[in-house]
Amino acid sequence: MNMNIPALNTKIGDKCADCPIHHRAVCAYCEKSELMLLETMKSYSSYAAGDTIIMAGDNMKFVGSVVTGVASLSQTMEDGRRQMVGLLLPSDFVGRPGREFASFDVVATTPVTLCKFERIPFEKMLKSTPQLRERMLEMVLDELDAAREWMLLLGRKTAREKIASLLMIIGKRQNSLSPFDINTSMKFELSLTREAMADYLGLTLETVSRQINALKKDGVIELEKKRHVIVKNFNRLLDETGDDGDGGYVT
Amino acid sequence: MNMNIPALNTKIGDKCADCPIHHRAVCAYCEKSELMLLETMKSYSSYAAGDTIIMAGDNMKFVGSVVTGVASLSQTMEDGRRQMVGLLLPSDFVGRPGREFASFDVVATTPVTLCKFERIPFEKMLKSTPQLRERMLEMVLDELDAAREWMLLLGRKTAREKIASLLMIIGKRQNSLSPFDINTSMKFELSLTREAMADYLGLTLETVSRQINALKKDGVIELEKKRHVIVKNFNRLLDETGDDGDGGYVT
DNA sequence: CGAACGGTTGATTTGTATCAAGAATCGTGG
DNA sequence: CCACGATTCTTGATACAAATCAACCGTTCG
Repeated sequence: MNMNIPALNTKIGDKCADCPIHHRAVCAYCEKSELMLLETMKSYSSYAAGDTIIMAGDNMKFVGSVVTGVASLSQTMEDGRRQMVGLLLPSDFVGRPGREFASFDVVATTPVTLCKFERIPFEKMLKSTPQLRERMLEMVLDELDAAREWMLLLGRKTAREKIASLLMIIGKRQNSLSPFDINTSMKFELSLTREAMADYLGLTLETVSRQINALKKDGVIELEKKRHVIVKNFNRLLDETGDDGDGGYVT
Repeated sequence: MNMNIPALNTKIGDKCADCPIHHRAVCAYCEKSELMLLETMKSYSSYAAGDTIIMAGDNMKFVGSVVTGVASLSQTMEDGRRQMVGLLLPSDFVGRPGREFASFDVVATTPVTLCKFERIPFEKMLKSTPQLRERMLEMVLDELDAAREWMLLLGRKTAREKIASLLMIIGKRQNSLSPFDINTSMKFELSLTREAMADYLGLTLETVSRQINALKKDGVIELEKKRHVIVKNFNRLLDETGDDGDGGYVT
């Protein structure tokens, strides 16, 4: 629908050292000299909500990190059925080194700032920089685990459990909760439309709407303005996910 | 159900150089001296069909490669719902370096031979051997792509499309077809029970049985002895998957 | 032989999709 | 600031694909 906006080069502060996601992104283990090398190949771009950042099949000229905002990774079938396969939050990596053409669409869900690295130089650096490769491997392994949790959700959970799980993941990550801060209450902004949630969960938007309202009616969650969620009883929501509590996604 | 069988140390030929999966496994890029180092930490184990190789929560004393046979990676919910999240074929890697406890169950679907590496020495070697880490990263990235294709299948495909996709994947991989050998016919052994297929596809075994027989009745596939599949018209099967043909899994 | 397992097939139920209409919210320009 | 059109969301009625429940068949194996 939307094309890339010319990409106003925002300055988050061009120094990697000042970067808000520095300690969690691919570059987390890099030393000063390596960060300086990264700075030579990097640039920032901003995208408006709804912009397509990368289209499946595109020749990838860059890879990068999400600095602010939320983007989604998704796949579309010829007849329009769509499945989200990744939710990209700040510090998440975008693109696949060693691959020339993109396999998935990347779309900005909210306004997004991306820290981009030219792909070829980045790949070279990846080869020669153990710190970078180590972090990369770690991140990919985490993503793989997350993808596998997601497969359980898609294949076996009910609509209600899917919604509860999604709220759980977004809530936990936005509040940076560890799996043991269980008795807290939490609030968070659900920066996805019902349709985006449906694409994520393998449901229709109507079912998403109904199940969210059912959880609300049952007192599991409270809503302000459709997108702002309040969870008074964390454990109550956890029960609804069908998980056994220890599980998965903390990050 | 089954426990590990004492693990008869089979000799596939203790030399890595003679190993049938040597060119595709984690060790693919290793040089002679590195292979020799690997040999110091490796051992072979065999498992009977149905054996649990690793249980979720186990303390991982080893990682390794599937040498022969088929194993599955799966997750089970408290109430027994199960979802397979990976199919491990010869040359696939088992275990996650950098993780002490297993997140998923690994079960032998057919008799399996595993080439095991002690985890701690292997992790050390991973840190110090770029060749090994590079291959590891490549393999994990491929798995991640496969997991994401699988998410589309689980979230959005119909039962019939799911079955067709599974047949496609197993057939392609067993026949080592590239995405362009499209007009060939192929035969292959389906080494999964209907139940295992159901767990893989997020279906019930009854639905799997019905859909396989429907594909047979419609002339898309032929069956010999329930598990041996013949695909005369590759494109016909491809159409049934809902994919656009270029897609995914070749390997 | 009988038990256990894997597979098929039928009848029925059910969760979610689909179709449809309308309400709430947002953004934009007059 | 209000009016508008466009999104986004909700809610209801209905349809349908797959799950569930159930019976039965064929093999294998102790």
